[in-house]
Amino acid sequence: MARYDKGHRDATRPHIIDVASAQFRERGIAAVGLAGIMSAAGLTNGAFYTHFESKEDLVRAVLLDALERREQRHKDNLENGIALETTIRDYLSPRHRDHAGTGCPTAALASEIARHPKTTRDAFTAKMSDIIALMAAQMPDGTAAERRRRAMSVYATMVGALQLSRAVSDKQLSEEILENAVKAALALANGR
Amino acid sequence: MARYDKGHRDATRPHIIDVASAQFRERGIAAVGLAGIMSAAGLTNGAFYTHFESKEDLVRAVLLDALERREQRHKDNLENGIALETTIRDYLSPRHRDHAGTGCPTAALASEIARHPKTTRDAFTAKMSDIIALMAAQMPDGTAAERRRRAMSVYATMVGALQLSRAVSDKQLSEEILENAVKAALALANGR
DNA sequence: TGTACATCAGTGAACGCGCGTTCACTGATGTAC
DNA sequence: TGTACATCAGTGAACGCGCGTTCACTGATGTAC
Repeated sequence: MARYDKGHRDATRPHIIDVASAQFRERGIAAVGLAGIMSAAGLTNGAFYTHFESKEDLVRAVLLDALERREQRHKDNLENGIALETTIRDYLSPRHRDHAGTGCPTAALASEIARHPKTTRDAFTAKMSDIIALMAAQMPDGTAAERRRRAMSVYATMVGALQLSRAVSDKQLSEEILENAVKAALALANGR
Repeated sequence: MARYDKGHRDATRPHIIDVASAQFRERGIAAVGLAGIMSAAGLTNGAFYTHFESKEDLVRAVLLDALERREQRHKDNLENGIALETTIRDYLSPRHRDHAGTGCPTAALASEIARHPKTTRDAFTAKMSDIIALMAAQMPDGTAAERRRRAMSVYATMVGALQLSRAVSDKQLSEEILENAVKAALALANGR
């Protein structure tokens, strides 16, 4: 039993969240067990409940954390003047498709989130709204309402296309889906 | 033990598929157990293996069946001259959002399918390709290649938007997502 | 300064439960003589 | 036509296993006197 400097506890919780976050996105929330998460985090079963109330509590924490990181990335892109086109191309890339564990939590988990309790969907909804607002800010010209509308559609297209590209077993079809979605997302972003 | 007229067996397999199909789309494949499916089908545990080799075998059968029904619906729409706009509006409706059990299997299960074995993803891919081809046939003007491209993007947008509308806990935001996606899908279908 | 004690993040075994899968058995039907 | 037997879709108990959760316990550290 190695032992616990000051602030050790403060580091453990985010560590568990990181491990769980990757596993959930890779294999799905329902398919991942707490014992596997804890042993991958270098801990034992029982320690879980000194950091979280329940698995559902962990799910909420993971969603908030993962979406906040996504949000931060959008903020950085906006501040550094990175083009919307780059954001879209990165999202709809083979690299993103092949690394779900570090990728967009919405694309990986949206259909599962829909089946979770309201508190969990509330957490998801709040952060997703923030991301849509940031994407709206990246949209070229138009009124605020128009930009928001376009941001939503672009987001839906990206999420849907990434999922289809992952589900399909034909590599060529998968790439075709991504490439067409890039064009479609750009067209929607530009207002036609 | 009520007993088994001729052809009884032939009716049992599709019955199990129907029950499983609804449960999978409503609650997710991983979250649904075989015992629950069998008892909802009015049978006991053990009978499952006289009809299917394994749960994964059932998953394949369910996907093939559910996607074939979707495909048939697209065919009917095409033959009866039902407008693409109607197809899109039906797909992106509150009614479809609120009835996942009888709705599009792609929207309900795509992210889970991505984590299943190749044989399962092959079955999905084949049927999804057929559906895209049928949607391409419904696209207004343009070359075959252009119509195919647009069909893919429209499909991705519809799948993504339906999932987001289901995941979000804010009714108003959910409706906003659907309405904007209708506009976006129509714009993409019309080639701008 | 040295000893006694409280703290608390962690251990690890155990809880009841439902999972996918197996298998010996049942009993109504269809077939053979 | 009546009896003996094969067929086979189904029953239901049991298998080992991993799930989420609980809990008595550990032992290094910080604090009090």
